[in-house]
Amino acid sequence: MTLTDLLPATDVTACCEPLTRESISAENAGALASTLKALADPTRLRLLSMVAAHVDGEACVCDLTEPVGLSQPTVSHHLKILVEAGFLTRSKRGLWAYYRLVPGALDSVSRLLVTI
Amino acid sequence: MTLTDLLPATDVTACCEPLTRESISAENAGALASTLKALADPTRLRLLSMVAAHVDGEACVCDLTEPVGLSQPTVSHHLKILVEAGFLTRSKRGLWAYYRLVPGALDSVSRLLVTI
DNA sequence: TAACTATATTGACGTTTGTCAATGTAGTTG
DNA sequence: CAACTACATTGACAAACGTCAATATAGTTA
Repeated sequence: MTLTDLLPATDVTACCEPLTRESISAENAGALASTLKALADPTRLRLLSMVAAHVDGEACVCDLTEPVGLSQPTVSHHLKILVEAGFLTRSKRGLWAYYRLVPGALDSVSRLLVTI
Repeated sequence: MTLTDLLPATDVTACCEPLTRESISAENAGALASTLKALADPTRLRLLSMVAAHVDGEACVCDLTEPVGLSQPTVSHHLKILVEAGFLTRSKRGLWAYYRLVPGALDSVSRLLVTI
């Protein structure tokens, strides 16, 4: 009689243990991953921070291009990604395009993260 | 005398307004982006969730491969990324490698996010 | 209308990423 | 020791990404 025969229960549960709750669905994981992907870039995090730090919580592309140290098309590209992900709004006034944080957007991602 | 001459102040502040506070540093943005990059993948979010949902908050690779629907090397690859990012710990016991959530890791990322 | 300005779009290019098949490694079992 | 098991590593490949130069667009000014 081997040790395995003596301890069948513990051996069975040594791998493939049951769940204590439901884990995140594949669809929700995909959606959250897309949202996080928009944030997972140093330039985009800086852009978000710079927009938030501006007076009136608003900034145009010309405010951001120089401090971020990248070309204007690249900055516009990143801003577009942030708008599409729901973190920024864009409103054009005259020649300028003003970007503004979407209130609560970062908070809701933040809250989602801890429920994983 | 043009309108621009009459309203120099408002014209100047139409673009390139000053900051109300410091924005995130390039180094901190890079570090946070690296951390978020580890999370910004649907498979890795599911793996984190599955590990957390297991009894004792612990799971081995064999627990995760089948439900996630990817090859074993791919799952090991994702788990390694999560360990290196500080979200999981790995402890080998016998033939199995057990992964466990790092307490507070998701919370601190979550908190960092709202201070951007 | 013509010149100018701020921003967006396109196309290209090198880099990074996610995945798998094949193979390597450490530990177990007979 | 030899066969087996769970997991990790390597190498390859297609897809996605970040960046820029060039160009297009929309709005302003003279």
